[in-house]
Amino acid sequence: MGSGTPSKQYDPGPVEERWREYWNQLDLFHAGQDLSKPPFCIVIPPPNVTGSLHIGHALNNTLQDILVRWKRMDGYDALWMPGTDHAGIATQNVIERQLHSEGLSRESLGREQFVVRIWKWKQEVGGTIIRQLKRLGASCDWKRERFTMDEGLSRAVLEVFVRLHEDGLLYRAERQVNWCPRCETALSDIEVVHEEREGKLWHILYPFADDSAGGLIVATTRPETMLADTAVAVNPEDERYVGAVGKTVILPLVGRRIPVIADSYVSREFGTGALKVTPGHDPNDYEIGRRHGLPIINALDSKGNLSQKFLVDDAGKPLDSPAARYVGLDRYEARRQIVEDLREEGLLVKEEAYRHAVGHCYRCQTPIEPFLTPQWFVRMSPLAGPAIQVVEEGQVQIIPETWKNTYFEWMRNIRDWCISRQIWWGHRIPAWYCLSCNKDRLVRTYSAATSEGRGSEHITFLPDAVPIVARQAPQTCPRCGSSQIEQDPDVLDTWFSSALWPFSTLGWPEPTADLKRYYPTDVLVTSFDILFFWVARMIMMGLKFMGDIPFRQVYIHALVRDAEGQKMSKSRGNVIDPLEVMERTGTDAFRFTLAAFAAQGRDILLSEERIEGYRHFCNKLWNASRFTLMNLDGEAAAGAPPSREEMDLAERWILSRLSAVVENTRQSLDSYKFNEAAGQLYQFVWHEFCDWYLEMAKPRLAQSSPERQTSRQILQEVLDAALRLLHPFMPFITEEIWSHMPGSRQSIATAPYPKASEWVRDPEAESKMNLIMEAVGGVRTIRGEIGMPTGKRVSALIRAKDPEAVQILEAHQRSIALLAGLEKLETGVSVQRPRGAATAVLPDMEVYVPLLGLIDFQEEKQRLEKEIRKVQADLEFIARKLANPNFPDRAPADIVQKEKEAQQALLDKRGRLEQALHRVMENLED
RNA sequence: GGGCGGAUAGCUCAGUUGGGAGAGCGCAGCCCUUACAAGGCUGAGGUCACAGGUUCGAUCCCUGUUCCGCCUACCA
Repeated sequence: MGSGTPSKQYDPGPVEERWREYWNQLDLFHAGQDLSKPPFCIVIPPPNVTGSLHIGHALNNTLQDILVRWKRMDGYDALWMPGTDHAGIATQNVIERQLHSEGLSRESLGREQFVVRIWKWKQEVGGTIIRQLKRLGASCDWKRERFTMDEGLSRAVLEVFVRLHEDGLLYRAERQVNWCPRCETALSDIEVVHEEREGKLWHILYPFADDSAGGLIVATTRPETMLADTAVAVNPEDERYVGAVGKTVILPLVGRRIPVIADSYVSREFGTGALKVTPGHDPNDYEIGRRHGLPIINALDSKGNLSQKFLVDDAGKPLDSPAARYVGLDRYEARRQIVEDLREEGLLVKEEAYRHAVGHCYRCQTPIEPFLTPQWFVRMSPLAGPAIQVVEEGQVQIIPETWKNTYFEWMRNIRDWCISRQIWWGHRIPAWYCLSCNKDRLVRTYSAATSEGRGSEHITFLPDAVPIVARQAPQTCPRCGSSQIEQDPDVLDTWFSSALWPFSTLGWPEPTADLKRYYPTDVLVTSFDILFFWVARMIMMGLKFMGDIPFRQVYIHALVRDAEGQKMSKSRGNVIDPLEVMERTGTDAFRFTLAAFAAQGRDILLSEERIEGYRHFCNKLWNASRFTLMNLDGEAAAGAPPSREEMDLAERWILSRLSAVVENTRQSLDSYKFNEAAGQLYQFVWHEFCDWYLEMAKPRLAQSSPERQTSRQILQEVLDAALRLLHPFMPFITEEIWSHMPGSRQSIATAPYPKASEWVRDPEAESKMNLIMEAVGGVRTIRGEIGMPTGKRVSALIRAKDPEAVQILEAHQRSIALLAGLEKLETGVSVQRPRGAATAVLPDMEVYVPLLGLIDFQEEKQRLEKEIRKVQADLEFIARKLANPNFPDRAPADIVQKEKEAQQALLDKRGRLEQALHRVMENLED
């Protein structure tokens, strides 16, 4: 910029490229280089290694970057710990899709090769999101980048698992868990997304087994599960069914005899009041089954297809049934077939539309199946207690506070966490089984050799198998000495490792210097949708294993939606691709937009047009800087800082405003009000610095001006401060401009963040300046309203309220004339309005612009009348208020005083407007 | 079913010790003014969702209603 002709338009592309490179080379964001500084630490919410940057990441990381850059400039040893997580199910799905397209499967590859393949893929593609974060300008400490499957983090996972087990907080048990038949794994409760769906409620007749006529009619939304029914239940208080309890019914299609039982769980109001009981496929039915000792039939296999296990009689003996034809069908195909068959047999009594919530896999949207399998669980309530307490007591502060309720609600009703996953990508559970000790507690299955791979043996350990949990694989069984030992095939929930992130990334379980220095971290920035998944679990694990909270504050930001308020999703096709936006409008404009919209407690509705406005802001800043640099002409404005006496009004004013905006910005950032901070800076740069200060500085900057040097100093000082204030929001453009500022050093990223005390608040300058702005505004309004060409010079007269105002106006005649486009200005307390002039009535003055022959006085008359009406309305309102005897009695004195003054001012204004109107009438009469 | 949030200019949104509401975009008018037309100046545009209550005074606090989001939940 310093050499050649700088472009009038800011071109972000090459600039961003260059600075990214530069920051990287300088290691500017590497923490721990100066231990004398106080530490400040944020850990990134690790994005999925499979992921690519979406708008939510962009917001989340922009806000973190603002905080980190701010703190770094403000003298902290700022560590922003980056990394990714291995996203077990999601990543496995990606690779499986790849294999599928190659005509392969993970089974044909085998576990070991499959995992090798994922690692290879991770090395090649897994860096995408990290590159994109760098593109966004994220000032992470990239040298410290971690991955949840790293050796170190894996050690942390192992250690935590073993210790939890030692402390009795882990157990393995057979429970009905949420099962995704597509991913073929268990999920935790919060990984199930409930969605309302249009379904059907089918009423089915189960005939009595004895010869008596009729039977019971049950209602169900899932007729295919009837194959696994082991009872029909009614409410014990239900008079309709008193005779039925104890009887037996014949399960249609299957032919199994099942009992009618009484259980108070059954609602008399719902459906027919009779409930088919399927302990194998419904959590409530499972409980009923336990209460009544009912057999449990698992009619589905892990893929959601019908197995043959339902072909049993009431004694559990194989049953020869026509229902055998359903074996092998997919659960929905089976449903369709069964409904059809029931209808044919005349057992389908009714079919009605019914809307109900269905659980879906959050990874693949497949409807969840309640599925009875042995799984590992973490006992949560002992961990939840302390985690609730630290939030209650404010050791961990949740911002905005409203999310505390959500947190408490979940934590107080927390259920045990199913952490085992039946997939291959992830941390293998450190539990082993002795094949000899458990020989009666395992099931061996064999898959046949196929064209695509060898056959293999699969061993499933039954719920009562005895595990050996250890940090290292045992060579022999500690009980029987056998070396026939097999590791648990399951891996851990990805969130299990994420829960350790704030300390595992810092080196735990080793007592590292980083851990000592940066833990607890200062703030976690995230969105509410992972409050349970991640935030709550980090607090629990931090307290358990570090004995301390993982972070002092949690800032929960909004969710980004599209302009219609819809959640952005690929299927809706309404995603805004942040990379595309950055490409087109520049990263800084995009970041500034996100910050400006990040008001607390509300979602962000983003559309691309809104980013445009902030692109313009970048350009404005660019051009103001161009102007400044042109005037500095490559040399630092030398000399001692100008004294107050050397400065003119505009200079004192802009420094006073700067001091105010610094203070406000800091306050806003301190309380995570990013939108306020962005708004204040925008207002300051555009509407104070550019609109007023720069315009008033122009004459003083002229080559011939004796004040030129002072002006240059102030100009440089203010722009420099503004750039530093803006840097956390707009790192690239500020770095670019700053680098061209005379005397700038290494990088603006390490320049000090401005402090309000560096400049003085100058109320006198501010109030005098307001007078100037009032005068200029008055002339401009008249010009604007009568549509006078901007270039046309006119003269103006100002009658000021008091001599002091006259003095100020006269002292700044030159500025006023320049800004208002005047060739002549006359000021005084008793200036008379010339004939044929338009009038602006202002609080401290009246402005007259003689326009004889230029103005339609009829219009001027209407304008004045309109304003009188406005003033009149205000006066009536205020008069009513003052007329209320209670008002002066009960309202605070200063408020009453203020109202009285306002009334006086309005009366005064009305009088002056009426006079102006009166004179216009005279013109009309001429 | 339970809980949380929202309703303010044409659009998107700000607005805390309660004292007659602001911004950006859009719109209209005038201007290529030597940093910037991605610009400058000016203007129009509001029953602060509705109904009550508290108060001298309510966009703001309380209650209810309507509409819209979201979270959560084992009546099939």
